[in-house]
Amino acid sequence: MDPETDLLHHIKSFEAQLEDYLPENSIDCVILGYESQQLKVLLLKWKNDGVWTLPGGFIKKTEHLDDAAQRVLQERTGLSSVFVKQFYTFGSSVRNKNPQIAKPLYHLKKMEELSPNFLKWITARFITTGYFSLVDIKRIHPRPDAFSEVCEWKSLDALPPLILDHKEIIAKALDHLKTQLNYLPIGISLLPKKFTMQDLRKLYEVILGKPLERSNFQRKLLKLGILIRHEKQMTGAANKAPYLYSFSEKKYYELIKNGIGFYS
Amino acid sequence: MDPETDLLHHIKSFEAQLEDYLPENSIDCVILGYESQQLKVLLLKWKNDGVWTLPGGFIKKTEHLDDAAQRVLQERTGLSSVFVKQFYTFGSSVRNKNPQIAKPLYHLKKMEELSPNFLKWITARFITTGYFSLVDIKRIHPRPDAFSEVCEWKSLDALPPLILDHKEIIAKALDHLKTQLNYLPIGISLLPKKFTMQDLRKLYEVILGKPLERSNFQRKLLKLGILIRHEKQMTGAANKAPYLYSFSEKKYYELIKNGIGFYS
DNA sequence: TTTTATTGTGTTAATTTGACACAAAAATAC
DNA sequence: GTATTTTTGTGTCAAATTAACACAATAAAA
Repeated sequence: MDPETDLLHHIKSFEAQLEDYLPENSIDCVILGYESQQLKVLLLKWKNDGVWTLPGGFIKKTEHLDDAAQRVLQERTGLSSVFVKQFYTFGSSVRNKNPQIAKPLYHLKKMEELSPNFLKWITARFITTGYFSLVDIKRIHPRPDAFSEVCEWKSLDALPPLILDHKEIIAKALDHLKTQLNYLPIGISLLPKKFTMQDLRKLYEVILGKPLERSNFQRKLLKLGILIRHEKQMTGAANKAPYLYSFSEKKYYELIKNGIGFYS
Repeated sequence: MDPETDLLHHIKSFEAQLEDYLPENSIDCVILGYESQQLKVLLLKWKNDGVWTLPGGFIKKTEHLDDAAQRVLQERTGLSSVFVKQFYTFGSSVRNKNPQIAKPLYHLKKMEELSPNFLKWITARFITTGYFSLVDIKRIHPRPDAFSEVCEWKSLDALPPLILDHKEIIAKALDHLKTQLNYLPIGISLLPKKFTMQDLRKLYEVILGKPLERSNFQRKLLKLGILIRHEKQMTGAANKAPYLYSFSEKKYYELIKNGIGFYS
């Protein structure tokens, strides 16, 4: 089946189920990962359009908003059992009027005669609720769904053009990340199971956007009592090998419940 | 006009405009005030039912969610130009199935034959976005709207039975208040223009739910450089009279932008 | 005039933070 | 092998902050 026919087939199939969904409400997921000392966000590229979007979707009439977020995440990227949290609801009445939608709209217009209900449904004014996820890039294998041709990590420093207000949604998610730093499972979600103290420090430096004093950082974190020290990591580099650490999950989650009282 | 006819008239009038509103989306406002060393929330009591609710309302199709919140606040309580901020969106698919709605539903049923569209519209599954407001009770004169017979401050320690999940919404708002303490204009919004250091300390004690050392609190706050000292307040009590203070608005808002770095 | 309660400021020890020092260790260069 | 390079883990110590208590000043009542 050629790609366009395939996409159309999926759209028709969704159109047939429109009745099962809440109109004018959607979910968008900002999935953050960390790699090569950079924060990255998982984006999808629409088939035929080349326009990037956050993984998003719609809410079934019988479904909790939070469950919709989990499902959308699963359906559109293959991710499941990751940290997900609602962070903001975007309610501008002109979200769908953003000039950046022009291109995909033009494309969708080709389907007007074939899927008029779908077109009408999807171009309405939507209220979208942003969900926020932190994942270990290495532990995860995202894959695009039927509507998308690519599902890819993009550095936050160099985002491609995004549909609608998705750039704003990402900005708000990052804001949330910074202000909620002490209450979010940053380390345990974004890093691999075992990591060095430098890994952890660099992560905080990237999020906070400022350098942290190495020796003081190390002491402070060890004192929190949430780290388990493992064997040394022989990197092959010409220097003293650092210890590997992992988090004591129980203690970690207990700590962030009341706020890690960390850097601000 | 007798009250029931009057209410019905308002319902019919709203029914005629249903087309102008987004279906299945609403706003609820948690308006917090502080009086007699207690946090209070502004509630409405529905006509004929005696059931209490948060001031809430619906979103016009051409209206920003935030503007809807401001409008709802204004229409239903008379409040305007107060601090308002979105805090959470409640998306359970069974919000409208809560047993506590039984009573008002029973009452609304009496209107089924008169306003069937309205009944159907209002008993659907709604996604509601919570907005959060802090006001000085003394500076404000709330009044009930056409749908309500009472608009009253209720102590958080002794809430009356509330419709739907409004109790949960209030709980989440209080959560927000505590975790966002350092970024919210607590003092300047909740206290009168002039206040004593004890007033301010008691306010923080109530929010944090723990006592704060008097002399250290005083020093810490003076050091922030956001307080202006005024004349003494002669209370008539048999003790040394405290100074009155007010906030330097500009400095206050500058400070909370980056977090007041205060008690946690 | 004495008493009572509360305020504004003082004091001091304990704790935390920030900045820098330095030996230990892993691999490389010789 | 030995010296060199680089990064780690821990040490130190001054500065700043926090926590707990002390105490004189003061407004009104007894």
